Amino acid sequence: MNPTIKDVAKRANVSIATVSRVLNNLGGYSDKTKQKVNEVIRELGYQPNAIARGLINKRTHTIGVLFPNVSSAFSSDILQGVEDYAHGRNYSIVVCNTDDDGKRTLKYLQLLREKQVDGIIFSSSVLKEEYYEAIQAMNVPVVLVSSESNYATVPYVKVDDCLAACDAVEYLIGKGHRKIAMISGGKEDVLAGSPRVDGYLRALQKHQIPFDSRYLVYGDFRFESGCIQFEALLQTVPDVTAVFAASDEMAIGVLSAAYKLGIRIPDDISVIGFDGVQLSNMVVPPLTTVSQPLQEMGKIAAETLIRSIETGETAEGIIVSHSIVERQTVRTLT
Amino acid sequence: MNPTIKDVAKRANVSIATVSRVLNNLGGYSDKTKQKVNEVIRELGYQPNAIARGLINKRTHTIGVLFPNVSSAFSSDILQGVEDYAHGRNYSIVVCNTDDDGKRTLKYLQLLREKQVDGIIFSSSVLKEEYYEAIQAMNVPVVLVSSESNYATVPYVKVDDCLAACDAVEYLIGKGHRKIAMISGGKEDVLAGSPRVDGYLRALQKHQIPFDSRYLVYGDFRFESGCIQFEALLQTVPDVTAVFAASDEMAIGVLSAAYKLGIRIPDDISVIGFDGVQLSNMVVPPLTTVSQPLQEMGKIAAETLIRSIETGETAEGIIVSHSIVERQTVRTLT
DNA sequence: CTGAAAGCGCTTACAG
DNA sequence: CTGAAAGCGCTTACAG
Repeated sequence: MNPTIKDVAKRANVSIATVSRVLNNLGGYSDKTKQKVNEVIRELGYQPNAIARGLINKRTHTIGVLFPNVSSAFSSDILQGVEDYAHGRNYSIVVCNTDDDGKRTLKYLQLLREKQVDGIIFSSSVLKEEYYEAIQAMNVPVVLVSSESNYATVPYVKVDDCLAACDAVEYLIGKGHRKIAMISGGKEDVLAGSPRVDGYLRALQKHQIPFDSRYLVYGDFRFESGCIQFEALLQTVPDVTAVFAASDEMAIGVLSAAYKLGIRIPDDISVIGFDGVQLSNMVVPPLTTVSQPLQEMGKIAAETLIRSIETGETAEGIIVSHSIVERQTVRTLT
Repeated sequence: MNPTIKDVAKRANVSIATVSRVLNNLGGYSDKTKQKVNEVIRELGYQPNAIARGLINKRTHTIGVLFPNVSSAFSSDILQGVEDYAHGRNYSIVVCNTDDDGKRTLKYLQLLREKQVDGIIFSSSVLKEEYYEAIQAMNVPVVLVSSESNYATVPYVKVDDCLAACDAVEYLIGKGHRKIAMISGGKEDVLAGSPRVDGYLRALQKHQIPFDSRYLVYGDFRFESGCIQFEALLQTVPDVTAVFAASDEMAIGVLSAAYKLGIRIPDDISVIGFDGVQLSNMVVPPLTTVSQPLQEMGKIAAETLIRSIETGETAEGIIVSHSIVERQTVRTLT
């Protein structure tokens, strides 16, 4: 077995209390003792047991992070930001893939509670009441990323989806487009669905472009739905000149479908995405998009959460700023 | 504070030993006692403390997973496979992003040791001797994914890189190509670098195509290097008709660079990638590639590791099979 | 400067 | 069928 603090104490001829003190730099021992103890620690290759420590301190230095889909480009980017910051602060991350499923989420929350995580980051999903209650029962802070909730006390890190969508559409309008379609995410999605539709509507209104419901279709943020909805759009409103997709993945679906159909982007139709995942820069043609600083958001979430854990203060919601990344899928209409 | 086993015991008028028994379904109590205890557990919303449990059982039901780059499409896919299987078996995953950096990796290994993880999955990186020693010292099983090592005892899950590369190149040859370039990964990379180059060489040799070193260039598996190396290739060997990239990301870089240069894929030049990440199906044109079953590999790794943890047996290495996914970036030369 | 002892929340022989 | 007690590997008053 691995050596314990007892082994170190015995070998160094001191008490375990003393070993613990030098381990934690608490002071209250002679230099000689310290030397001796450290020497033995090295000899034995001793490492403190964080589990035992956690039992006493009631701190595990572990954070649970829940994603609807860890392997999506979107989640990956956030995860990287979270992980990197947390690691710098000596916290570990346990990842949970909820599949956006209620039962699964609840099971994870229970698991995280049993494992005594110090806090929770909840990403890209609606914080249902039952989740909220479960987290309340755990008695640990939570922060939402790319999400928001009605429970006033839950801090979040997100962009202003309505404004960002409005900017995207105004960008298109600025380039001379009027026949602008939108491929939204889920119709019922109050997070990234309806707010972005509102932004679309607001932009049209601002520029006196009448809204025609045939130009608004619904996907589910994923690639395939982008392909499908774009084709549908082409049937119903063939005169469309630009498409605003509520996610990069769907925008990439549009690119893919267009390629298959022999439609040239941006020559025939312009496309703007939403998210700014790393991928958006790799596709052909490079995608113009409204970028969220995903990695940064992950970092801020981790930062906020850890502060909350360590000070006990509850944090505020934070709106981070989006930006339009101009690449090559939007053409100026003349 | 959250209720403990003591609170339950007191309220149910039994000893904590009894509560523990019903908690763990150990038998040795009357039905009436069981009812009562379960009732109190529900009333109090009691959840056992996995930390306390772990201290005794010396099992944390936690697995550490190390990736050089969590947010890459490649790692994401593996992670998803690992997470999903592990969750089904009631294990949690703590993710570590090593940046392929020695110090960082070692620090993580130490952290995982302190946190008493039950096992380790080490992905897509060379298991350096110092890592191996650190893991040995932890006294837990490890399995490598998309990696391999000289230490005979370390199980792995991977494809046969040499064979897969050979198949890719033979596929190109079968389509009539002779002027086949390869963009390899790192020159020094013994995992996914040299074995794939060997496969390339073997395929040429099998078909009596003389090897010309100008057709072999080196990237680093990432997107940008694909762009750069493709442009370089065009300078030195403009007569090239097909490119084999040792990763999908680099292949996508080729697509991107080709688009910029006005070169049509596959009309002017054919491209085949390696990995089969989800992304390869989203790009334009859809990428033909040698696919590794990444998610499946993650699953197998988790399965192997957990078996090893629970039985104490050391596992064997496993070669999984690759397959060529034909899409639209390779054209038949006539 | 140092150690004995209590305790964190559990599990597990042991005894009855 | 049930409970008292020891113990997992630590930390932290408390006493000296």
